[in-house]
Amino acid sequence: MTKARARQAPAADGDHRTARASALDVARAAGVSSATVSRVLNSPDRVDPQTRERVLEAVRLLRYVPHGAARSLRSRRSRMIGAVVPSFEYALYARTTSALQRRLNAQAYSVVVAEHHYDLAKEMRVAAQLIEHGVDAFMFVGLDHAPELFALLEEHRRPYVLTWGADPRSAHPNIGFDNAAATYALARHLIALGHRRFGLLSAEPQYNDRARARGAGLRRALREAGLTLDPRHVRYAPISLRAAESAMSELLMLPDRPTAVLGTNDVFGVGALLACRRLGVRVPEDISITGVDNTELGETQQPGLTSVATPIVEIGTAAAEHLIARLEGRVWERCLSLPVQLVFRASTGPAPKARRAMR
Amino acid sequence: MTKARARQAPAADGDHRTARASALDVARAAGVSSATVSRVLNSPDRVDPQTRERVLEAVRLLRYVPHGAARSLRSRRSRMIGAVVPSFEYALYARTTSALQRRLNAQAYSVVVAEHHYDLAKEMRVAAQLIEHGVDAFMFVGLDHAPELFALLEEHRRPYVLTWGADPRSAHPNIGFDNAAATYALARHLIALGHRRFGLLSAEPQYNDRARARGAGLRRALREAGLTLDPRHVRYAPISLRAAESAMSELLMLPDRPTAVLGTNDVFGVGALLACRRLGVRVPEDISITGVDNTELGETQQPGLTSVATPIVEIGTAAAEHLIARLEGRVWERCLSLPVQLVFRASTGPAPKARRAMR
DNA sequence: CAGGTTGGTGTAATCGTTTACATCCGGCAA
DNA sequence: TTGCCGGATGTAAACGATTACACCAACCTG
Repeated sequence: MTKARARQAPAADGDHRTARASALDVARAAGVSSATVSRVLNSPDRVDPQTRERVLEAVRLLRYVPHGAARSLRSRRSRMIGAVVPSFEYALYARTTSALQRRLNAQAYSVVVAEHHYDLAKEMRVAAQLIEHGVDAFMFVGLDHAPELFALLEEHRRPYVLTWGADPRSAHPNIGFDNAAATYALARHLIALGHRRFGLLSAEPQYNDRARARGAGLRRALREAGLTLDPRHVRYAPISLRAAESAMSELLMLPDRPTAVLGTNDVFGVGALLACRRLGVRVPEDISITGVDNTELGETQQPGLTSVATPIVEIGTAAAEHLIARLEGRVWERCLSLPVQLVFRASTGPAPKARRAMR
Repeated sequence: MTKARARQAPAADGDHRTARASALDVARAAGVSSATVSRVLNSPDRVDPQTRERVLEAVRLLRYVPHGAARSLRSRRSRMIGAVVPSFEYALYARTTSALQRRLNAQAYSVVVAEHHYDLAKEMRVAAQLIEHGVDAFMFVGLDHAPELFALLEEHRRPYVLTWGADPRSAHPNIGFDNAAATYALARHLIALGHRRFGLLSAEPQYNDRARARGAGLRRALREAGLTLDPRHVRYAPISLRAAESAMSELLMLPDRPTAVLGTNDVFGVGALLACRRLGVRVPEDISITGVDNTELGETQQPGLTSVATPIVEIGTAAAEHLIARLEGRVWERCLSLPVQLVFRASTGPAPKARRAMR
């Protein structure tokens, strides 16, 4: 009498216990021990080719799928990576995550996602949840995070990489680009076009270092040119077309309104275009407008939005490679700064006064 | 002499073994057994309130985080859900996934994502990978999938829900909306405006039932009106502005070009607008154009793109609730059809001839 | 030919929970 | 008093892999 393993009947629908084949079943079928099965799967060159084939045949036959939890428990690796982003609503982070995912998938890693919606406490909570779910490493967006987050990661020895910003002096590994340099370059260009009064439409800077750096780039360019940014010409708003449009409308109502307005991303830039369109302000004749990120949204407007192409996809791929390297114990770079590229379109032009002078 | 557990030093960076507190450590600190610790965490009302408090205090003190893999191994539940989408590049699926994620996170579930880029074989592979990683249930996009996929899910007893389509007659649980009805309504509207020659810009229909259904809706409306869709007026292309624009350019070159063109989503609609803009075709005077999904991309064009608002976010939320209900053994609906809404903007108007007649 | 090395495989301990079952204890009814 | 019951807790056996270690045979080497 063979001792059949007694299993309970499935209870709830989600209770996916099943007579699924285990490594032991495969081992028996192939006439080897479970250790050999494991070796075939994890370090094939350590087992005899003949045996290997027998085992692989049994794997196919039984449609064996290793049990990830058991594997993680013993090997202390889950082959899951956590991607913590502000939000998937703003398409860019989704695209970076997509690139990350694609690169990791090729190495049999899976990606677990979480959003924090610009809430540092929430970020802590989701990171803790992901650690509990066992992710091996993390990708975060932005350079600024709660000290407690880093403490948590440290305590649990989870490698991580910060993205969408590049700072060689940061204590934390990071991959991205120089946000300040991007808007600095845009501002220089506008100054050269004769603009003197600037406006800034920005995401809430408190928990958003990208927005902060982009604002700082503008301010630096102005300072170097002996100009200043009038606080009344600065508006902070949520990242949405509606909010950007209404913030821009306020700027346009001012008696000495700016002749050039930088949005800290394309949503602000396009929102600004919409406000101008609605209020009959001509772009670029009356006012120049720029964004950052070079999205299709800005590209397809009339006039097309001048912007900065950011390495959205490259960041995700590089982050994946960084984490894989670390998880495999290979060497890795502490900071990677990718290039950006200014994309000039019709939303920018000479300042109104300069325009007159140029005629 | 206490028998201290000997631990090896960390090897690779990713080897996150650590003197992390275990349930046993918590148990000792609270003067109870590990079973009680588990009970406190999983069914708190089965333990004495005093004991419970002592345990929770110990949990806090030791910063105890349960080990997900061990938990999954024993309890046969991972509290992870797989979200398999065609692509995150097209922002809509990212937003549905975001909604799914948000709803699931509230119940301590995490979401593991995967893309298949409209490749059924790839979809099988990623689903298998997710099963191996232990997800409890799945969300897929679209109603059509490989039979082998369903067999795999069946074999491993994983609940799943199909989204972005609604069909009460489908053998598989689904949550979405009636794709055919959406374009049917658009077409009826255009027919009423006097249009007789229609064009269709569609995503590759082979592995994309949404695109197929949307095309079918148009054809049905035409059939009912005694009209036909000239095959030369149908163009299939990848989902990208460039591809859509060039496909539309081809249509515009035809001698008897259509007076109304439906895009199966807003990317095609906007691509069509771009082509018209470039070739000097006036919208809507010379040609009417529509999209589907009501994205900001279409909304902000000039003219604004007539479209159909689809329940992007509601689908994600409903899918999450469906899966939670099943995993908890509660009752659930086999099909949920959510409403869509036509959004008329300036990209549609009377057909050129009708227009003349109306003067 | 003794002794060492190497490559292939099996044995069994182990990872950190959950959970079936046993135990204990106080209260209550007969 | 006895017996039973039920609530709270402890004991220990899983869950299904990985992996340290032991073992064996075959092959080298001096």
